Amino acid sequence: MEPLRLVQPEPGQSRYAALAAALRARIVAGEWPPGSAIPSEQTLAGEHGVALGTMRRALELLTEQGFIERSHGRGTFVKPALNGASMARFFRFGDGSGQVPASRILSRDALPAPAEVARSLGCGPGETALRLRRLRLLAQRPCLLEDIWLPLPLFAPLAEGDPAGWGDLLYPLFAQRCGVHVHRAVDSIGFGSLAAEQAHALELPPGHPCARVQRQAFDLAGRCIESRTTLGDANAFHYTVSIT
Amino acid sequence: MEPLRLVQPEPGQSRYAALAAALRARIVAGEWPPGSAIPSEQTLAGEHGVALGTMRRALELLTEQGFIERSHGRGTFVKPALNGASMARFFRFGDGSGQVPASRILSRDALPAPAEVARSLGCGPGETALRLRRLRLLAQRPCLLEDIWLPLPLFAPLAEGDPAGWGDLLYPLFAQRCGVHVHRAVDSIGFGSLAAEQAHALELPPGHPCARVQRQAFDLAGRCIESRTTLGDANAFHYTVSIT
DNA sequence: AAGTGGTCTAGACCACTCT
DNA sequence: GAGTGGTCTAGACCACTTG
Repeated sequence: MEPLRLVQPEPGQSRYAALAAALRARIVAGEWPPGSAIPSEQTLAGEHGVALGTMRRALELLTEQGFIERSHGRGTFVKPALNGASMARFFRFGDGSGQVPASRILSRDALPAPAEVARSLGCGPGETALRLRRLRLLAQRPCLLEDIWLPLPLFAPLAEGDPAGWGDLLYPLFAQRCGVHVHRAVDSIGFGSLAAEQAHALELPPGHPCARVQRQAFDLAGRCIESRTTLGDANAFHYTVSIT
Repeated sequence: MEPLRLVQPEPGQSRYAALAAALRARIVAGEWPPGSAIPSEQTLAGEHGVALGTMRRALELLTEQGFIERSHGRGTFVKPALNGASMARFFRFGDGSGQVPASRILSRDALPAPAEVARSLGCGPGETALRLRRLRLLAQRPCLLEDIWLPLPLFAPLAEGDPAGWGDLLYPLFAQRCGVHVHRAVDSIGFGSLAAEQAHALELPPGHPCARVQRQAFDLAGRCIESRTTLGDANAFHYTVSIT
C-alpha cells in the first residue's frame, strides 16, 4: 500500500496546478522516461488523495504544456523527444516531397564558445563546447549549411567515433549516445547574405541572399542543450503563420 | 420562460461539441456582436437542459477556438475583432518602440481581380474588387509597402470619401464603415527583391532584398475578406517560432 | 450583496485498446 | 473482460467584479 503523496498548493495556486507541478517534477527527474507510460488517472488520484476530476485537470494541464500525451483506452505517456526533422519546414526545395535531407558532417571541434553562443547555451563565456559544421543535401544537391554548438561535458560521447555513421537526424543520436531528450525548440528567423566560404559549400554565388534560422533547443528540465544556426537559399524560404 | 433549446449531437459527436457548434452558429449569425457579453453559463446550461459542467466544456472549446473570451467575475464575451496592428511583428525598425506605423494611401481603384487574388478571396476571376496601395511610415521614413485587395460589394463604402481621414489602422475602419470584423488571419512569409517602382516608394535601391508577407484575413463566418501583400526591407525582418 | 466564472467532489456510464 | 481515458451529471464552495 503506497502512502498518500499529499501536495500543498502554494497560496493562490489551485490544487490541480500543484499536482501538475509535482508530476512534472517526477517526469523531469526521469522517474518515467520519455515514451513510457505513467500510472492511470485512477491510480494517481488515489495516490494523491484527490478526486478523479481534479487529477484529470492536472493531466490536461501537462498535456497543454507538452509534457505528456494521452491516448483513449491505452494510457498516458511521457511525450517522446522531438526528432528534429522540422528544419525543412522553413524551406521548399525541389520536388517538395518532404523527405529528410541527407547529412554530411564537415568538421567537428572542441572550442571555447564565443560570447553569443555561451549566452545562448547558458554557460560561462569561453567554456569549451563541441562545434559541428554540417551540410544537408537533397538529391545530392546541397541545400542547408549548419553551425551547431553543444555543451561539452554532456555531449562528450559525440567527440569520438566516426560521424559518417551518425545518420541523417541528430536528435535521436542525442538521446541514444548522450541521454539528452529534446523537448522544445525556439527558432528565430532572419535574413542575410552568404560569405564566400558559405556560398561555396552551398554551391551558390558569394553574396547570395540567404535565410538564417537560429535555433535554441531545450530538454525537459528547460536547460538549453543546443545552439544552432542554419543557412539556406532565401528564394527557397517560406513559412506560414496563423494569427488569432 | 424561455423554451428549451435541445441540441442533437451528430453520431460520434459529444454533447459539448454539439453545444459549442450551436453557440458558434449564433455568434456567427450576429446574435451577439463582437465585444458584447453572452449569457452566463448558468443561463445557457438551463436553456439547453444540460448540466453546468457540460456547458462549461462547450465554452472552453469556443475559447480555444478563439470565438469567446472569459473573464472571472465579469462574464463571457464574443472575441473582439483583430486590430491589425500585428504586421509590425515581422519587422524590427529603428527604435523598436513598437508603435503603429503611420499610413498613407497611394492609390485606390476598383479593378477586376487577377486570378491569384480572386482565388485567395474566393470569388470568381475577373470580378471587380477594390485595390489599395498603401505606404507605412515610422518617423516619416517609409518602411512597408502594401497591396490590398478587398471584395467589392462588401467594401463599397471605402470606395468613396477621402482616405486621408482613415487613420493608421484599417481593421477598425472595416468594422465601422462596412460591418466587417476580422477574426483570423494567415500570413505567408517569403523573400524576394524589389522592383524599381517598389524600391522607389520605400526609398531603397532597386533589386534590394525584401521580405514579402502575404496575408489572407477571415471574418467570423470563415469568409476571406482581404488579400494583402506587404513588402519590407529584408534586413529589418525577424520572426520567432516555438516548436513543441 | 448579487452575479459571474473557477475549483473540487463523488459518482455513473460510455468508448476504446489490448489480451 | 479488464483496464484505460472520455463524457456527463448534480451539487458545494471559492474568488473575482460590479453596483
